[in-house]
Amino acid sequence: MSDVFEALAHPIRREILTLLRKRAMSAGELAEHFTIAKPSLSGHFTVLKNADLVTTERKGTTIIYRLNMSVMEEALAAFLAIAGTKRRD
Amino acid sequence: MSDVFEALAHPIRREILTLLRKRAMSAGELAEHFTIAKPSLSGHFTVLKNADLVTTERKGTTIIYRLNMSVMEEALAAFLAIAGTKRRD
DNA sequence: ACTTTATTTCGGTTATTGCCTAAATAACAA
DNA sequence: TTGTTATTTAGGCAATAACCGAAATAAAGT
Repeated sequence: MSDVFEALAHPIRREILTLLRKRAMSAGELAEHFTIAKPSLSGHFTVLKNADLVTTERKGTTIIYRLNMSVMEEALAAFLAIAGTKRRD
Repeated sequence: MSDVFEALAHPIRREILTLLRKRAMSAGELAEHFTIAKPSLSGHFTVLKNADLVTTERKGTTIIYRLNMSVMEEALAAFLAIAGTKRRD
């Protein structure tokens, strides 16, 4: 779980996740939204992948990133365990 | 918000917050729950304070830490903005 | 086989984190 | 004012994070 919060701690990585919430995107498409160098962005992808927050699928020369909602849900549960807030949905 | 997620990224700090969810505690009381040296723990307190996740109150020689629920709520909102999950409570 | 396109890995730099022991500070009591 | 308890600050070290440009890899088209 530390990996997940660690991944969420960087604004670029949160933005990546927000973009992926709308639709799956290739690394290149994601890169268009940022000014940072591609190798740096690739590093952020690795952090998100290691936290299992995203999954990848190779499609020819491109690699598609998608949000892993189940891990987001787990993180939410962990967060609520700390916050003590109940949810009913 | 990065500060908050950064603070949540360390298991000791999450444990501190979980302890404080039950009741406010002094630095010494909190220290009893961990094997780590007190100065190290004090560093964790500083991280939590900078993230505004806890507040402090001096009571004689002791310092009382309490959870700042409003910031926890804000973090939860930020998290849900990424996860896209709705809540109704 | 060669070229192009997409993405990652490599090598290096700088800043930050997390841990420690020892020393400093704060408040109170004798 | 000396001592005691509670907590933090200071100083130092090893490990990790974040960034970059250059080079390497992977798949596909010509």
